[in-house]
Amino acid sequence: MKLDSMKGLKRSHYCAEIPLEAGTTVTVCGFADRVRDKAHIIFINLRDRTGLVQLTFNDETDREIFEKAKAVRSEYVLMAKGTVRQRDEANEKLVTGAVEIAVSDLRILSVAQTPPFEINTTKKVNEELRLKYRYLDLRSSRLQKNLMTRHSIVKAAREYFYDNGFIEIETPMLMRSTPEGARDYLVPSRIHNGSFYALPQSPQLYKQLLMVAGMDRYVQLARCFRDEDLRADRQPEFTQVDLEMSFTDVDGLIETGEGFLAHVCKRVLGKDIALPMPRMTFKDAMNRYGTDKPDIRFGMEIQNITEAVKNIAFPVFSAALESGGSVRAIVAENAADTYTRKEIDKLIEHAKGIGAKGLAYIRLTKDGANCSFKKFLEEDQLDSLLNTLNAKEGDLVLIAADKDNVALPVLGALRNIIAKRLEMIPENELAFLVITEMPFFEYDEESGKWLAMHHPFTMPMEECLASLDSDPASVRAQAFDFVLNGTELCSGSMRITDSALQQKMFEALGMSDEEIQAKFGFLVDAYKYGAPPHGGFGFGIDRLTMILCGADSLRDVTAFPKVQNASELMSACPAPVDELQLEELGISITKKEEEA
RNA sequence: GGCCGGGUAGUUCAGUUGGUUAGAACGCCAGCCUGUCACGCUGGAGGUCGUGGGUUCGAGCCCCAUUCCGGUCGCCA
Repeated sequence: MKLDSMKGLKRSHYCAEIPLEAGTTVTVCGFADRVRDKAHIIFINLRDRTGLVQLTFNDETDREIFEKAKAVRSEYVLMAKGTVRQRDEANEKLVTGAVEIAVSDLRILSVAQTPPFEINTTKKVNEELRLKYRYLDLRSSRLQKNLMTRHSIVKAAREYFYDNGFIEIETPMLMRSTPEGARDYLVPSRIHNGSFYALPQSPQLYKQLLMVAGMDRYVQLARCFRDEDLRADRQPEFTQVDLEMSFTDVDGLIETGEGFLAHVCKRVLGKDIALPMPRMTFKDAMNRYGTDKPDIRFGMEIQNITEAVKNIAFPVFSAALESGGSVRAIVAENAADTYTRKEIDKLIEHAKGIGAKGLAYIRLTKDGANCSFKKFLEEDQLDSLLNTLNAKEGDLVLIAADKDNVALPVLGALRNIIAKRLEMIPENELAFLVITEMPFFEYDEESGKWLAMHHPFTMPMEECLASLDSDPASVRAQAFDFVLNGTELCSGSMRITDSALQQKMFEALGMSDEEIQAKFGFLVDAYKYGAPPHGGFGFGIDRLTMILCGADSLRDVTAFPKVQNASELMSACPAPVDELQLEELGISITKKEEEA
C-alpha cells in the first residue's frame, strides 16, 4: 500500500481533547483501535494516549476517502481532518462519546501487521508474550495510564523539592564498587585493564559529600542498580527520589518525607493525607505485626500470650520458654469456615517454609473448639485462653511458640496471607506509616559478625552510644523507614559527621584500619574538613507508583522491565558480546562448570 | 540454589479412563449489511499440543529429563 504523508496537516487536538462543539474543524492523529465497516458507512475509533474519538466515513459524502477508510485495519497509523458533529445517540463510555468527526481528509501514515495480541483486550494475555512485544502492550490504556501517573509523580516530586530549596545534582553512574550490602553491577574499564567501575546501588556517598561541599539541600531522581534476585516489587534497576539535607535532624527528615508524600497524593490523586503520619518504633512494629513494614489497613495484631499459657503443660510451649522464646498468637476473625483442617495444614506448611517448627491452632466452629493441643489442656484452661485472646465463635487462632525472631515474623507473614485470602484489606486506602528507632546492628549468623542494618554511616541514637561495645543488639539508629500498605517505600537516616565516632562504628563492625582506608578513605578524610549535621533518604518511585496505580507488579509501572531472571525479553538482554570487545577489555569468559 | 504453579490455533481457554479427523470464543481473511460503538450475519484459513526421550498396538493425557514464564524462600547494608 502506498503511504500518505502528513503534508499540509498539523495536529490540532489530541483525540480525547477535541472540543465537543459541533462544527469545529479538527485534525487528530493516532492508531486505528477498532474499525466497524457497515457497507455504506464506516466507523473507526482513533486512539492516542489521551483516549478515543470516533471517525465517521460515508460513501455518499466522499467516495474516495470512503474507499481509503475501507482499507484501514487495526493499529494502522492515521491522521484525519474533519468536522466535529453531534451524535444522535451518545456513547457514554467515551469521553468524546457525544460527538464524532466527519472526516474530510484521511491519511494512512503507516500500515500494521496484525498484532500478536489485541491491544485493549479484556483477556489476560500471557505476560511473556506481552513483554516480548512490550511496545505493543504499552499502547494499552492501562499501561499508558500507569506511565502517565508515573510522570505526574515525578513531576510532583520535583515541584515539591525545588520549591523547598533542594537543588538537583547528578552523581556518577560509574563509581567505585563497595562490596557491602547488595551485589554490584560491574563495568569493566578499558583504560585500566583489570579494574572495574560499579553502577550505583544508591548515590549514598556522593550525596553525603555534597553536604560536606556545602550544597545544603540536594535532590536527584537517581537510577539505582542491584544485582540481586527479582521479585514482583523488586527490579534490578530502579529509580529513587534521593535527597540529603544539612542542619536537620530525624524529625526534620521525616517531616520533609511526609510533606513530599502528601504533595504527591494531592497532585496525583487529589487526596488529602493527614499529617503527621502515624509513627511506630521498630520494636513495636515487630511485636505487634512481626515485620518492619506492617500493613496497618487491617487489625489481627500479634498477641503475646506467654503469661497466659504458662500453666499449660504443652511441651512445645515449655520448650520455647526454656530457650528464651515466647508464645505469640493471632486471631483471624471469622476465618474458621474458610480455614478447614486441610487449609490450616497448608498454612502450617508455609510457616515451616519460613522457619517455624510448627503451629498450634484453635478453630472455633459452631460445633465447638477444635484445638490442636487439646489433650494438654486442663479444665477451664481453654476458656481462659480464649478469653485472654478475645476470640469468639467463627474465629481461628494461630499460635507460634519459638524464639521471638522466629515466632513474630512467622505470624506476621501469616497475618498478611490470611488477610488477603479473607479480603480484609480495604483496596483504596492509603495507610502510610513511619517506622522509627531502627536497630543499628544486625547479627549475621553466617559470618558471626555484626553488620550495619542500614549502612555504616548511620548515626546511632545518642542514648545508645554507651552500649556500642557491651550490647550491640540494643543500639538503635537515627534511622527510619516510610511504609505504605505494607510495602517499604523509603529508608533514611542521620549520618555520622564526627570522624572519631565514625572510626568507632567501623571498629564495632569489625573493620580494620586498612580496610576502612581502602574502601572509605576519601569519605573519612572528607569529614575531617568540617561537616554540617546532615541526613537524607531515598524514596522508591517505582514502588510508590505501583501502589498509587493499584498495580501488582513493578513491571506494570516500568516502561521496559526485566523478568525474574533479570533478562529483558524484548531486546533479549543480557547477551554475549564480540570477542573483540572482550579482548580490548582483557576479559576472557570461563564457562561455569555444569553440575554433575 | 530450594519449593509451588503454568506452557494446547494469532489470543484466551476446553480437551472425559490413554482410542475416529484435537474443539470453542475472540482475532484474522472474504462476502453481505447506511448509525455502529465488545456492531451483526454467512463462509473460510489457521495446530511441531514448550522441547527431547521413554512406556504403549496407540500419548495433548502416563513416566523421565530439559527449557521458558510467574509466585515465593534464600538473597536484597
